[in-house]
Amino acid sequence: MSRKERVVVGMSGGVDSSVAAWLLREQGYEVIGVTMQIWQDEEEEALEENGGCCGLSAVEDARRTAQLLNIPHYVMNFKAEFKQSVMDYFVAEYLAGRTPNPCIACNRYVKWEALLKRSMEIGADYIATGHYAQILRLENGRYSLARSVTAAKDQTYALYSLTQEQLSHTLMPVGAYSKEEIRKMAEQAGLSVAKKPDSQEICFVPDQDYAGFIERTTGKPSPEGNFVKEDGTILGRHKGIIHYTIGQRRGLGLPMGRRVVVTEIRPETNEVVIGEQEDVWTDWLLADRLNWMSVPGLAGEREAVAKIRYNHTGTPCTIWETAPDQVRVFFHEPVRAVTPGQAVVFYDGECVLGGGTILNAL
RNA sequence: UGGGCUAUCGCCAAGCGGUAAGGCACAGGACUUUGACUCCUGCAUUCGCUGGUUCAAAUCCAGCUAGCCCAG
Repeated sequence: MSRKERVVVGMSGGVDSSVAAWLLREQGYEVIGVTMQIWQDEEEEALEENGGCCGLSAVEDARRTAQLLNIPHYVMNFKAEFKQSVMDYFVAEYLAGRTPNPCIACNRYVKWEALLKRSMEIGADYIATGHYAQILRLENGRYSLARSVTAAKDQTYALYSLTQEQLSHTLMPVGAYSKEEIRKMAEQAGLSVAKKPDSQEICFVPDQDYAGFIERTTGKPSPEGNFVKEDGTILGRHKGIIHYTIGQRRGLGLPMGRRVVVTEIRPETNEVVIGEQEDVWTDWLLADRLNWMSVPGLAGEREAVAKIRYNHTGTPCTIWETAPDQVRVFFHEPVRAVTPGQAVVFYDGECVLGGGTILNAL
């Protein structure tokens, strides 16, 4: 008789990962709960009140849940990895005039590189998370992610960078349910976190002042500069390029009489370009740092649906490989605010085809 | 120091005797495991100042102040 398969569940202390642990235990796995310590200290943690994916009384809630489920629970320190791969990357990207997605970096480097590696070291067969996505084994033998059964709560976008190796050792049990069902299960299982609010915002910036976080990290304020029109005409002063992103219209302080938006960020000259709403719609983009999921690679041209940000329903497009590790994308409908630094994720039906990092709009 | 014009919320701007539109900006909230976007709500008891006419004025009159334009 073969032993139970061992799975390490990344327990954030939230509803989703708690139910994931519960589901896996019900399914007969040997479950080990692990809470990753990534950015906060235990003491600071005690001061936090709200729920979150990556912190905020995480350890305590996770420990309580593990106790209730009667599974072992460990805290693993990933602060170094998180600082380097997520926080430092986040700061560097903003300083370079791009807009990072820290959740994607965290998933890739911390959750699936560091946590998976350490889990394997303690004899686990899989790691599991509370993500709303479903792992599939396709007919071509490859693994891919399919959107969660709840279209409204789909997290595949933030997981496009997972490799075949990582996917083959990953379980996402909550992807088969809707958020409502998950909460109901949490309640039925008697989990105290059943009603914990969904996480949001950037976990390591609890006060939501990400620009302030960057300035505290670098130790110096982001230099002010000019808001300019495409032709260079000066329109006013900005608070520092880290405060802006493509398509942004609020917080500009420019009483232009109409809604104007950021169309470009020029780190070389420390300028923020302002344009009209329509200027920010495009139908071409260039992306690199690709990861293919449902296919081994892009052979020539292909049709897909692409999401250019987490909250984007997706737009039909055509993709071409224009250079090694680089694709050009044509959208069949214009998309708003293609932003360098954000990810573009391609879908083939319900499956993640692959994705990459947006270089720029064309 | 002759003539003309204009002064309404931070910016722009309706109003033309009947008791202060709107846009932008801004603030708060909703949404959201990124930044944004989007949506909702709020935002001048007061109209450069001082008097006057009128039942009633931001709206008419006078003076003052400020800015602009033309002429010198």
